[in-house]
Amino acid sequence: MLNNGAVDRIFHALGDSNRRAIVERLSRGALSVSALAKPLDITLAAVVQHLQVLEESGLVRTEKLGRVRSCQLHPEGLRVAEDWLANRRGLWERRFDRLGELLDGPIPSRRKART
Amino acid sequence: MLNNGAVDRIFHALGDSNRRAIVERLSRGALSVSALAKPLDITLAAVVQHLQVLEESGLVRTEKLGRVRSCQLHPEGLRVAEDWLANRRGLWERRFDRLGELLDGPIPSRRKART
DNA sequence: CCGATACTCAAGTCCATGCTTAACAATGGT
DNA sequence: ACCATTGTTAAGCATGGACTTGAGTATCGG
Repeated sequence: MLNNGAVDRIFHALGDSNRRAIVERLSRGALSVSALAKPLDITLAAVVQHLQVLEESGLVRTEKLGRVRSCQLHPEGLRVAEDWLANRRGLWERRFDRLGELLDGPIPSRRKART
Repeated sequence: MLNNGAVDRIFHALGDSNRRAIVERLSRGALSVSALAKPLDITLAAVVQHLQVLEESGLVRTEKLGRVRSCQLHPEGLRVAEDWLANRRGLWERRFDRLGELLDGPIPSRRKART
């Protein structure tokens, strides 16, 4: 819960399908709040709340011009998630360097005094 | 909620920090359920529940040998998430092909009779 | 100035879900 | 045979979070 913070917020944000739908639309280009709301069969207010989450996570940037709030994807946010995933997969591919840890306990051929 | 299904389950699974912690540990190599539980300050039962979610999402594969269940990362699951993110970013980078849609409504210089 | 548009904010509802406890099953070691 | 280890399952709780309603603010067009 009180994790890395950035990664936490981003994956939490992406964990909701409506928020992912918003990200999908925004990857096509900037949109206003009400434009985002139209295809979503939830209230404008709900969309605003999702946008708050997305903005706090760094996935989306918004700017208000007059009475319309323009929402843009902020791709560096996506980058954080991509990097996390790539790191996991990278470690997994190099996992043979660390063989012999099926259990986390001591391995018969190695003495390890710990606590 | 009843979305693409695969993508939905995967991002939902990754939305929880304990589950991400499990994925992180598993990227280092296979582990048993109780080995996974140890550093997590939640109950074994809770870990089992997380593993169910992870397995149903396709991120993790498990196999039971004797009384120990060995859990492995299933990297194709990660791939689905990576692909989704890469697609969003790809579209974003090519977004200038579709300029002129700040609002989804008509743009002053264009007549568009709609409903 | 008036009405319509485009949000904003605060409360409150309600369901999903993360977690615990507890009882149980199966396997392994001695 | 006995007990410890490892996991499974069900039940219930409790918090979070997605969503709505409703009332309010600010901006735009005429």
